[in-house]
Amino acid sequence: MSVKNKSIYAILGILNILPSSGYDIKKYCDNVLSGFWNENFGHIYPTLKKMLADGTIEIMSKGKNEKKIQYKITSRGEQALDHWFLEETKLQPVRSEFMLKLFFSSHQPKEKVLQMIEKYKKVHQDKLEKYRVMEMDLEKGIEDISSERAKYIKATLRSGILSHEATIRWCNETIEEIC
Amino acid sequence: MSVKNKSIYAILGILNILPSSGYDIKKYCDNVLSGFWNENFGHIYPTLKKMLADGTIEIMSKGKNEKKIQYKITSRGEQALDHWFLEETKLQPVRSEFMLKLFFSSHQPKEKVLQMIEKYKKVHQDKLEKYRVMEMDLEKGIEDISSERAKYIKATLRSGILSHEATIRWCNETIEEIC
DNA sequence: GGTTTCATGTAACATGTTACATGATTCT
DNA sequence: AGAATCATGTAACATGTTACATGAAACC
Repeated sequence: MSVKNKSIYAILGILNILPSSGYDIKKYCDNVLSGFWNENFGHIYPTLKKMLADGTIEIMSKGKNEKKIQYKITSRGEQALDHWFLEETKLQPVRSEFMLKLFFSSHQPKEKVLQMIEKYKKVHQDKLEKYRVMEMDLEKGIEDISSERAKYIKATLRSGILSHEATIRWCNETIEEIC
Repeated sequence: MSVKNKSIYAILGILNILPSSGYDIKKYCDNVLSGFWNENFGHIYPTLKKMLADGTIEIMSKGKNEKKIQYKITSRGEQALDHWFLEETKLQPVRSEFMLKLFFSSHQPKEKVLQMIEKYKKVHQDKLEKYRVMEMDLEKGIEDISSERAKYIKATLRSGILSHEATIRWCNETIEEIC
């Protein structure tokens, strides 16, 4: 099994909650994990095939009217998932094109730079807004989820909120500095 | 020219400050840009060749005792750089393996999760410490750099500081919540 | 009847990382 | 003399993204 393809763990984690199709997995990534994880079809489908071959997932027998292919986690997959939790988590190298631009922008007209920062701020304000909505939705729907799971979901949401708030503060501070 | 390879702009930005060799560029990335950008040799050298072919950089005539190949930016490279500043900056999709683990960790023993967060906190504290040192170094060495450049360098440092501080606050909050 | 969403997949392309190879120079 | 750093580069591998192809079903 590949050493670095972390997508398999995202998929195992999702299937560990609920058997799903490739399409469902993509939706889950887009709707729920989007703050810290992303996948695309061109990656999901080949990965599912690999995982089938590895025996970490298997195809569920379809009902009569079922058209989609649903996968579920195997006990081998559960083991792989458990093992992953104990592994060290390395931070992936950061790459912020925005910061790269800013770093090199001393020859650019000040207004352009300020515009760029304002835009960046707007993007983060919008994301923050979405996180806040998600946090409220979680509070509302909390009965449907075990309190243990809710705790961890909330923690990832809080992470997004604190990080976007910090970014917005940085934008304000930096706009001041540059003016 | 490739649409997405942003490394060329990192390289152009560096050469726009000072003609450098591939090795110098790598060092600059490691020492100065590391908070928001990274490059490796396996990427830099082929990219330099491509850029030579594109005409955005050129080889400087070597002095007698010079062994390293120094590149400098051409006027075409300057244009490419200027053009890049006006382009829209898209945020790159996030991928945090740490958050992915946390999200799925409701079946894991609480102590393991807490340990994982403590470790994460430690990593960010260490990085924060480094940023603070870099900030002080910048204050000290500020005469060597134009005040315009210093402003932008400082802004990127502040971004690292605020973001690590936010992460540490999140760790403390989350440790409380989980206990 | 037309648009959107569901659903699966491949091929081409682009990007990024690691390991290896080589040899000079500088430091201890 | 040996270790560390300087310096350039390639090959293999791994990963990730986009565009394309196809067709059914649900919605308006």
